[in-house]
Amino acid sequence: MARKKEYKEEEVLEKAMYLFWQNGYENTSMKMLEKEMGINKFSIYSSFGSKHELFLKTLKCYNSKIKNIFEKLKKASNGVDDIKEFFYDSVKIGSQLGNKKGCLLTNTYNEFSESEDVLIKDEMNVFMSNLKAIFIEKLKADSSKNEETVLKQANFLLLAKHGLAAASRVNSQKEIEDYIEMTFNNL
Amino acid sequence: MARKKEYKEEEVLEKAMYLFWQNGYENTSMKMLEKEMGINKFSIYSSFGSKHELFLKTLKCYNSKIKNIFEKLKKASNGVDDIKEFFYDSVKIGSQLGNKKGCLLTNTYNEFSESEDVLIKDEMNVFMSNLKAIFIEKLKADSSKNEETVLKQANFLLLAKHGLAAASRVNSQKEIEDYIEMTFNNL
DNA sequence: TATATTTCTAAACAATCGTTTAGAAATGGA
DNA sequence: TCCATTTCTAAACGATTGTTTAGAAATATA
Repeated sequence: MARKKEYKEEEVLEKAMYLFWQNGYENTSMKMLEKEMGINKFSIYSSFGSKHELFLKTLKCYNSKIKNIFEKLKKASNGVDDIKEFFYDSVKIGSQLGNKKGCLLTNTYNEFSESEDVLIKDEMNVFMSNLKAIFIEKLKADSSKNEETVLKQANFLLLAKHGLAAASRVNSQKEIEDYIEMTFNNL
Repeated sequence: MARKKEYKEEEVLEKAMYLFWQNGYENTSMKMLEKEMGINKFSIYSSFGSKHELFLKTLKCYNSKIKNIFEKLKKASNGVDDIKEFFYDSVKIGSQLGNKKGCLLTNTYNEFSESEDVLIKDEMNVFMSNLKAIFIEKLKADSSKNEETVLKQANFLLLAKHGLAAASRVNSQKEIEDYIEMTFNNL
């Protein structure tokens, strides 16, 4: 009936994700996307609509990539130790997936912190509040902690996780390990 | 002899600093700078050379603004407690100087982490290694800590400071206070 | 007051941004 | 083999980027 697509949308979407992960949204141009994805602008637009829609789809792609470490954390049953394991997994996943640093979602959260982009910010807030809920659940496993302590520590861990993701873009693996170990020293 | 300048370079430089602080380097355009600084492009270029040079000068301007909290930290003599005070001062200075969030230098460090810009990166590395040296000196005040512990804790604090600056752009004051308190709980 | 010098306004510069479009190339059913 | 349909290439779109420039306005000195 008609000509065939010469690429798979899932594959080129993944390549776009890596590029956004490395450079952020604004510092990734359509020209760079053409080169990295291996298709031209027409194909990008016909497959993904716009740069903005493409970016949102790479965020969802990223979410599916990290889904398993979230599932692992949810299923585990060793309280705070599981959260610590999750911190290590979060750092590791960057080097597993294309040797990228930091977390695409956290990078995006930072880049868009002063923006008015509701679609992006919603995506970020859902991610953060989900993570906080999981932290709270894991912390409650220790019945010696009262409600206030749990909430305080959950806030602490959320900010620590955010900070770690930001800092891990420029710090060595040794520094990151030291940081995680000391973060969980007194929880 | 000739016409007079209708603005003071120090004053408009400060305004440029606030704009870069809020939006970052790439997301601040010459048009925005014209509006915020209250002078037009010709004047910006004749006074500061280029957008890039202007940015470097705003970084130096920022350095001079935060100099006093560094001096305070250096002069103090209560070891780790002084570092904690420094963390609080670092967060506070944002709301004192034009109600901006985070740290201009840390924001820049993050924005340029994947960049090849040597001038900017040098500026950042000097800042970070200075801060680390001060942390080490303060930690050594506690003679019970051995060399390895001091270095480990200094790395931890440097990363925590970096993370805090990044996270403080999106977190509430309460969350930030909780974070600082817990960070220093076991040092 | 006239002149030399500097700063101002405002337009234009080339390059790049994200996006669109015209037309050639490829495909599969009739 | 022909044709309808889709994907491809490649150029162009208007808007914006950082930067430069021509000329008017202002000033201090002679």
